[in-house]
Amino acid sequence: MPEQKSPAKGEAVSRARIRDAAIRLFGERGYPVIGMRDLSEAVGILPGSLYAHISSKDDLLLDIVVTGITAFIDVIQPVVDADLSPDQKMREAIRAHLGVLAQQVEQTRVTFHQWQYLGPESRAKAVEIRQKYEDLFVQIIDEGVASGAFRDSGHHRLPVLMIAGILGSATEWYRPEGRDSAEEMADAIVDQVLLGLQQAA
Amino acid sequence: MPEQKSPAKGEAVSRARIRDAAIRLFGERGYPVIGMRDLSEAVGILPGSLYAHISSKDDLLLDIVVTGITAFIDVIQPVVDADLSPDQKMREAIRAHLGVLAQQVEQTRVTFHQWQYLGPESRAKAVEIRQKYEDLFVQIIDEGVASGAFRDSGHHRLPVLMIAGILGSATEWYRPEGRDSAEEMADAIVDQVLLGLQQAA
DNA sequence: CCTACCGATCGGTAGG
DNA sequence: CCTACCGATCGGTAGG
Repeated sequence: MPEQKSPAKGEAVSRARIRDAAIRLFGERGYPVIGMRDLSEAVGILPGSLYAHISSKDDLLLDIVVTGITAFIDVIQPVVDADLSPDQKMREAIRAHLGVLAQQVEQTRVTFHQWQYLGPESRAKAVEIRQKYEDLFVQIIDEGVASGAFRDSGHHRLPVLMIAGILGSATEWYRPEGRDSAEEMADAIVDQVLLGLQQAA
Repeated sequence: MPEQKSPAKGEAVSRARIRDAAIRLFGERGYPVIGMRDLSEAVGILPGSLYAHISSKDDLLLDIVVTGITAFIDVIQPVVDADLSPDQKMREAIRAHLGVLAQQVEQTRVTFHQWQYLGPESRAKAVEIRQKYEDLFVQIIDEGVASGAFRDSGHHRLPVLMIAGILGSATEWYRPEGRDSAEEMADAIVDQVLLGLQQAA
């Protein structure tokens, strides 16, 4: 229940509480426009006191981004390793992605759209782990192209970039409280990715 | 040739020159982290002097966003109005989009990813015109579903969000100097959108 | 387009 | 986790 806005009296201000507040604020208004004072108000301490729990604003963002993307890798890697056909893998990978997204919409927004504000060193780490995430989809597509299950577009990485584009944008329009469940949403995306828009002749 | 970084001596600092510099800086590093001092250095005047040409930072961003998205509407609207089949319209619309993107990658990056930093009033204007852009694709898809050319996903707006997601992400990975021309890129995207990944049986 | 400047806010720290 | 504070930078303005 990290949703509360004001500090819970008597509950210690932990690093985790600061992280949760930061996820919400960064996600809603963007990392650069959130000041340490906004953050300290949200958790109910004074600005300088934040530094008893975190080492810097940049470090806080890196933490959010790394744990955010790791959650996706943790659920998609098993799908890639499973004994499934390429199109089944793609289906399950997208379902797994949407499942994690539903659990952490706000963190995913920060993870996918705010890492550009990391300092050079933190940014390098974020890019590396993000690459691992993308590689999972590259593997699935390569398998599919090799087996003949997927069309060979002639562009090695482009299909992955498009799928990542869809999933990344889903972060902006998916609403956990909306009419469609994560499962329905995932199936609609899978159909678009695998079958395309056109009616089969 | 708005690519130069240092001020061209003797050339007047026009509003257009400031806009071009802003597009580059906002696109590379993000609107909130660019100061008016960065901007004034880029065009070769002192910070306060910028206000002889623009009324505010927010107004400058709004200008960039509105002209940026208008460029897309201007080329896609004729496609929607043309006498073409839905899949041909989709193909031509995506081609037209990529054509504009190729001409103004940096401005498109700002247009699609930084409008969230606009103040409330400017933001409302940006959302409105962005809606017009999305509606063009909604029209094409509705036509296609009505004629039976496209699958009916059961989700009215979702296909558009996915296509917009792909095109929006293209802004991040498309490089005008890259191997693939805008035309090739567009065709690969069209195939993905219309046919999907799966090999026809 | 410059000079000279405004009040506000920034991330972060020393020393408890 | 507070007190008290640092130097730097922010968007913007008055009056030429």
